Amino acid sequence: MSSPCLSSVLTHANLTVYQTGLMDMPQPSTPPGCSRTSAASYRLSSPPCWSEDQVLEWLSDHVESSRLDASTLSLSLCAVDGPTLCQMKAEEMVAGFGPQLGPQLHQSLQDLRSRHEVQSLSGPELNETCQLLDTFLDNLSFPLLSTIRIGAVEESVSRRDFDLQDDYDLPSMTLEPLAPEYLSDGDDRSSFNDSGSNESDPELSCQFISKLQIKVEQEQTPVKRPRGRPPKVIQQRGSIFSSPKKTKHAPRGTHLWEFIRDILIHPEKNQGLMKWEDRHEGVFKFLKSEAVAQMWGQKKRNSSMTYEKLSRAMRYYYKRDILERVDGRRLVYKFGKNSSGWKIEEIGLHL
DNA sequence: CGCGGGTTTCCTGATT
DNA sequence: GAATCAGGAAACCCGC
Repeated sequence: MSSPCLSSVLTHANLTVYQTGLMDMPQPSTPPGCSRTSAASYRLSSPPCWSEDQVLEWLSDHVESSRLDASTLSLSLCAVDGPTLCQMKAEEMVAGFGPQLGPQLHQSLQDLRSRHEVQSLSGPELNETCQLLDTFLDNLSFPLLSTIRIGAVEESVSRRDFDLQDDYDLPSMTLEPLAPEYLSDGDDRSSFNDSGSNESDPELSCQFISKLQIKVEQEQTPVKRPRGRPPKVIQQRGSIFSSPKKTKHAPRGTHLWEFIRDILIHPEKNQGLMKWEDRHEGVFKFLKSEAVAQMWGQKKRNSSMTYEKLSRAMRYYYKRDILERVDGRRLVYKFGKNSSGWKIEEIGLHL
């Protein structure tokens, strides 16, 4: 991938943040001990591991989310690597990036650093789910959310699926914010908006990819049918079987129960989605079942995921003792003896 | 290429 | 009546 230059920072705000289906691009090598880079790769690495390019990506995201005029940024400040950036004090950032962006950047840096410290305790999967949560939570506060009509979202999701069959066009790869209907099965919505950063999911965003690269990947991808049993009703606008890009393969090591677990063990992020009923027994409850299903669908790049389907997959876990039945209680499940990584003593955190 | 694991999708019927 | 649960069946993708 080409390196993001300052012009990327300047123009990035005009591009759509959420783009799907581009996750397996070849990546440059990374410093020893750091995560593999990818689109918006800085999220996968701890800030002290960032290269100059990754610092630029990070800056780019914040410039965009702040809607600032990036032309006011100092070139020299943008051309630093992660270790240098981490040595900067809050005052230096304010001086360098201004009173608005400076504190925001400093806070973001601290958040990312502490997050990676937690992730080193909890494993790489959590990293992925955290970022999905971030994306999800950011979508909830998306400025256009209030303008979306429920019916329009469904139509736009459907349209996106079919757009993917055609030539990739960045604007057509926009991931629309979730419909308010998915948030209405619980109570408070305000608790969702606690995410200070406007980060997008690295799985779902690819901010510096050229159309050329996209075309190359498209040509290399064989024709695939959608996962699972085909829907009874054939899609109206052309057969999905003719789509070369309708792939829904699960990323390796990503299982539903792990996804659920990772939401649960991040209480500061999952507020309102799920909650522990009995933390020590591993009993938990879906508060916003459709929202969680939508998140799972986002992760699997399956816009038609519902709680009904997700719950079927959950029920299969009973046989494997990954989950245990909780009789008589709706939306309540319990981790079984073949699940792991959710116990307080396992993750080493007091949640 | 076949197989098994892990879903995804659809469905019917029961329960809340 | 709607939402959810339960679980069978079929289909699919992926890794081995």
